Amino acid sequence: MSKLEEEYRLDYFEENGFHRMECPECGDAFWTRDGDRETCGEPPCDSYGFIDDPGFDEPHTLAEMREAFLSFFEGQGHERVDPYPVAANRWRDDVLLTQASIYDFQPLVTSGETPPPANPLTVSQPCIRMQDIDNVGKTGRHTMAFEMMAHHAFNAREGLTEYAYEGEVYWKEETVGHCEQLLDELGADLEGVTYIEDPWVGGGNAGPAIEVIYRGLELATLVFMSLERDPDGEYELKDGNSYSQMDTYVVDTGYGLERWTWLSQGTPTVYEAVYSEMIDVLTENAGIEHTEEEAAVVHDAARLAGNLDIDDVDDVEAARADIAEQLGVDVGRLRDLVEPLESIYAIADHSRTLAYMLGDEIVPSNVGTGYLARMVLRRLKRLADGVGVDAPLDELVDMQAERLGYENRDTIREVVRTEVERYRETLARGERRVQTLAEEYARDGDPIPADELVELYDSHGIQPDMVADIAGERGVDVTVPDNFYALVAGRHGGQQDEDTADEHTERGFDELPETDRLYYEDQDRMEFEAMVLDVVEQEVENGGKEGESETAYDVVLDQTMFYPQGGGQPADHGTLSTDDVTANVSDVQLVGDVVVHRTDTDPGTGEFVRGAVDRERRLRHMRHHTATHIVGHAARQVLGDHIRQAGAQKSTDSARLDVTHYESVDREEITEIERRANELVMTDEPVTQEWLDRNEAESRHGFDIYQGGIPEGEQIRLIHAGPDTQACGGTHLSYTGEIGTITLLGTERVQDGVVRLTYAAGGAAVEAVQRTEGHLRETADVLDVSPPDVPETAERFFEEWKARGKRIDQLKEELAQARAGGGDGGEEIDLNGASAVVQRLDGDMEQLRATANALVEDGKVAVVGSDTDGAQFVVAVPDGVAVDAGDVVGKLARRVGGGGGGPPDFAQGGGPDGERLEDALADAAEILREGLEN
RNA sequence: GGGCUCGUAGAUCAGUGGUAGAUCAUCCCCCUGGCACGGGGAAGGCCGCGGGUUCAAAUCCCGCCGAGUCCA
Repeated sequence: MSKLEEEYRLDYFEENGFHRMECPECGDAFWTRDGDRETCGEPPCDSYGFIDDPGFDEPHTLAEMREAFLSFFEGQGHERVDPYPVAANRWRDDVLLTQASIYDFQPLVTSGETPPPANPLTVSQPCIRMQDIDNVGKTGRHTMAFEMMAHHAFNAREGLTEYAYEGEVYWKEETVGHCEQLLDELGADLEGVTYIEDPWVGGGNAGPAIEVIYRGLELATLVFMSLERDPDGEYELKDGNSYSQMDTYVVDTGYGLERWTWLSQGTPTVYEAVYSEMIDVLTENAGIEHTEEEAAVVHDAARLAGNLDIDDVDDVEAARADIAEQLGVDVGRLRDLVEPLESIYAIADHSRTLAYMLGDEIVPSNVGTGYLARMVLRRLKRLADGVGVDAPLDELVDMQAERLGYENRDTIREVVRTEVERYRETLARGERRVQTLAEEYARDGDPIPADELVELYDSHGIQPDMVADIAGERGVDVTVPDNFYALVAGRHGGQQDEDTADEHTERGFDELPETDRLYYEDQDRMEFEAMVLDVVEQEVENGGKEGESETAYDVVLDQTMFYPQGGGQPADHGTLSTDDVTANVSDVQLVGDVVVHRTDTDPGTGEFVRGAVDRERRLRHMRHHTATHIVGHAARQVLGDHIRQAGAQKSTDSARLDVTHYESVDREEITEIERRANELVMTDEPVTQEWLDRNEAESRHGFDIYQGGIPEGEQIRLIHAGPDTQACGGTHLSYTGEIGTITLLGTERVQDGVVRLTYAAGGAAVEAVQRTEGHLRETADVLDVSPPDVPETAERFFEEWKARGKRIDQLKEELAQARAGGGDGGEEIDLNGASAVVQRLDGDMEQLRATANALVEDGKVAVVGSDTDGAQFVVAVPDGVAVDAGDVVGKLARRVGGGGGGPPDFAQGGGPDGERLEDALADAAEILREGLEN
């Protein structure tokens, strides 16, 4: 710790007469201009000092405060950059949502691989923290959606040139200086500001950090990211690990826009500062009215709560009684006054969260960010219903979307409406389910047990309190166990399996020079010459026979035309030839910067080879790849801007593109996508590639270029296919016309929120159409009609087939009646007054049943047997005759090597030995009499 | 990506190895001056698809397709 303490001894503090103090309450070390100050300034050591007494000169709205911040830092030499989407998984795969401004620059910029879009820069980054979802509305200061205003500077140690930025922009002194100056300009009393030493640790990195506190409110955190995990490191931090200095060091600040706005207005809660218009609308809609006295109670309660150390909902509940006592009101009355407002606050915040999510084109689904969006929406719906807000949710979300300046508001509303409807259906389904379950338990007078509750929630999404409501109406008890969610979690098994680390066999290609990739220079050429730099012999498992292996060779060249597998495009095949040997290339992979060709023959290290790529295969891949961009573009036009690639795969025969969409694609839309895609083929647009600086590409074309993933490096390759632009490493045609034609083969919903489009291009399209036509023609031949008549004929045949089935059933019934009545060959036996008929008739089970039933109707015991594909029996007994049909069938069936059974009045059975049927039937009379005696 | 649940008449659902059912909706008849209700009757099923086990599968097992839900 002592080493890190040094990190906070800034010249800035020294020069401006700061004192380093230790808070007697919490023990934290902090810096202040006020030599008489004792406590650190943060609750619970101090309390809010800005409610009803704003901390800045002027009240600011969110927009005003954001602008004040950004323009201040522009004035300090920072470049203003546009915020990134809240869907962080659009540029990184380790997180779902953006939770801090630094997320924008991880991991490539902070590690020094990629330059930042500007240096230094300032940004106000929308963030969503789902972990605060329970606190929203209740604690007075937590919001799930917020903007983190920030300024960042990316530094690298002097003289190091291997990073994408070089030297120091600024570090701790300037950072603290900027903060003070900003506070000063807004009218804060600098004597009242404290800077708490609070080292930061997270995600393998760490560094000294300072919390900036003013009037009890944490306004900013200034993080100086400069350490990385290192077992031999000299710094030991609060997580118990050791850390050492990094080559890059980054100023990572976070200023909470909502808190600054709140402080400037001095409202009792942050929500009233941030969502004031919406709160007005909602309270009116829900019909919440307060007398002056009630309003005063609410106001004072919020102010008092602000003085407490409230970190989550539990604290709020605990504090409620205290606050009620201080205000001299009944705790129940206070709760009745405050709880509806808490819901209103939460509704406003949930609406804004959804506006960010849907505005940034997250599509609700059962996976990933889509699932989070769905959760927020359902919670919003419950909150609104609970407090009596009857405004359509899409209007509430739209209010926020409008304020946040989103342009895709129509889609947002459509998505919300679709989701609300879907939720309504889920609830209706759940309600029915709980009702039947409740009635079941009501019969026995039992309460609904906990495992049923867990099942209802886990498999059907029904909240326990909803179960309690519905069951309560039927007088059925429900006790929700305290550890309910733990029980749910328990069902999901223990630890998730460690992902089996891709054993990338280090084949030692690292020391080889980067392969010159010719396929980018001329995507039409398929032949080239190259020198063999290295050949590694590999033993490869023979796919055909177990245990057998073959020798293969991994060939590295100085340059190549062969395209390695990547971006959903399979590897090229072809040959590498010397004067002596020809090696077949069956696979091509990119290992680091080196292209590795898998061959069946060793061409010889140091040899010159002529390479020839399988032209037809490559062309088919290229057609499908360019077609993929075209189809994606057409899908976006037809379905909406939220369409994003969720995966793609090309082959020689077809290609598929998974896109995000909130409902299934109907026939009409498919036809329209196909039409537009082919239009782009017919207009023969040029397809061009362009290498651009990453930041420039992003600023010119937006994040939508990253449809197929985020490429590494400073320069990225853009493919312009007509109106469509994407970052892409694949090989493409020169003109869209070369695709020839695109035919959509089908769509399927691959998961909730993701639709798969399958299509074929060029020759593959022609083949696909020919195949389908072949199916149609064959069908037409079978039906003996011409293709246009197939649908009508098929329908007619199907109807006729069903009608005939019914007619046959009817006839069988009649036949059974006739047989039973006519006594054609049936042997009649007397059973102490009752009579039995033993009859053989070779029909199916249905006929046996019908005949037996007919006999029973005449008051006779029926034993009927048949030999069609094995022996079968049916035994039926009328009421009042003491014969057990199951028993009789069992005995008969054993005689033909099988078994059987059933209820006492009707049983069936059979066995494989059909030739012994007659013997068995001959024994039937005896068996029946035996049964009667018992 | 993983777990769980569900696919049966137009709709909602029973049916856990032995003759496919209920309620609502539909159609016909009765009751009524007419309507609501009520009463009687009829029609409506590749029990999601494909394999397997069994004398016998809506039912058990496997695979696929579809819907839903929880978790990361």
